[in-house]
Amino acid sequence: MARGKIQIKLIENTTNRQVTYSKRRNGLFKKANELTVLCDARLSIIMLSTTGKLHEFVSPSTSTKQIIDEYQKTLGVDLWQGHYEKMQEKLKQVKEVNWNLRKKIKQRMGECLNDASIEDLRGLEQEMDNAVKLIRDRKYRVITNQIDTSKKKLRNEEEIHKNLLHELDVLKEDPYGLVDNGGDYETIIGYQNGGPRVFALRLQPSHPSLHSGGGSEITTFPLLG
Amino acid sequence: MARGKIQIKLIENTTNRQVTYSKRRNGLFKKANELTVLCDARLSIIMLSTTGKLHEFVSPSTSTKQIIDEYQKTLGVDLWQGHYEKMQEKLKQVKEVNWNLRKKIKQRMGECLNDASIEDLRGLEQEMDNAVKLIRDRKYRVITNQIDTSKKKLRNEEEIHKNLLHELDVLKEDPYGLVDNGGDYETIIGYQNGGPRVFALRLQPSHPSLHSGGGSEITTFPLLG
DNA sequence: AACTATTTATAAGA
DNA sequence: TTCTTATAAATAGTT
Repeated sequence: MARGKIQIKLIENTTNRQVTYSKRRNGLFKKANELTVLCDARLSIIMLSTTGKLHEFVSPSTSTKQIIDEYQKTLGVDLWQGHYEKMQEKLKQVKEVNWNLRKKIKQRMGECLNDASIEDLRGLEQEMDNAVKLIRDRKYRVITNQIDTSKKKLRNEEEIHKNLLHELDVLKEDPYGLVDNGGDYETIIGYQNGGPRVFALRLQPSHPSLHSGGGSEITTFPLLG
Repeated sequence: MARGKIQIKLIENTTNRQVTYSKRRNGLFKKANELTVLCDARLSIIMLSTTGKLHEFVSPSTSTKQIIDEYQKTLGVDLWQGHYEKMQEKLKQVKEVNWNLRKKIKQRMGECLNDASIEDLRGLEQEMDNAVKLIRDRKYRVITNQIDTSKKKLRNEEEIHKNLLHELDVLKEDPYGLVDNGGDYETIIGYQNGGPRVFALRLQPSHPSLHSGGGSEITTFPLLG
């Protein structure tokens, strides 16, 4: 538009065309920038040349993605639909399966039975009966196990208790420990899970019968020799 | 750029700004179009004004989507990645819900009970019992309805049969139709919804009873008590 | 890339 | 919004 008017049609000369492309691209981007500043507008320009080059302008303070997002929102279109249709389809399917599963559960809770045929109802009843049996079985087994465990614990406690009573008797009859406990100690030690208590019981400093004790382990204690 | 130079900065006056926006937008689009033609380039311009309006230019022979697709391909970016990830997250969630629902159903069929506590089992049993009751109720109601319908049908057929027998008696006593049938015909036609079946029955006089074939519905009668 | 004659865009006013 | 028009800006062809 200087040194002669030109027709707006493809510039045949390649070099000329590329030069013009470059010049006008700069002009366009300059105008775009001015528009951005003057009018507080946001704009995105994407240019693709025939040579495969890409040039882009975006108003500062925004991004191409933001503008495209807003573009879609404003026009109510989804340019990516194609890319995501498959996924959306799958999501839809899974949701539907989900819905059916919920319905099944409801039916198994006695709801949503209006569209069930008599055959459906018969089958459902049968299944439910079987299932209740299985659940009762399971419950029974769980309870049985709990009782078993409980029983064992109880027996254990009883034994400990009995042994303690016995121990007490021995102490009452023989307050100075003159009588051999006949190995009962070991049982008690076993239940006590460790020796601290043994020390407590045995290491009475002025105990007269320290050496008469039947416990071989105890007599070999270097400390006590 | 005429009648005085302007500073490239926000135009404070709103009206003025909008006028300028409009004028320069046209100018920009005109330039864009010229560039498209002169240099065989493809370009997309998206403009968003502060007033929320959107204006767009695309070179003829292409579309905004195409340009954006090429933009992404050229730059090796995926502007939709975020969307994609969100969707995948959602799919995952729905699948998980799905899985939980399946587990619930299995438990209600007596399977997958290994990790159910005694409380779970008690609750489940209770729910199942209630549900079975509801299903039985429903079944009972459906059967009752069917029997009701069946009864009505049966009564209807019996009446038709009775009337036909009566008619046969009349014909036997008066083979030439000298006696008036007393309007019974109309009743028969009324029940039959038209004549064809009447003819069919008449043409097979040797069958003792057509109604004995419909046994299945009738055998359910005793259930009613 | 720089120059510049000329065309084009546009700011301000109507 | 549109038209007008003086003037600024862009740019085609040249160097």
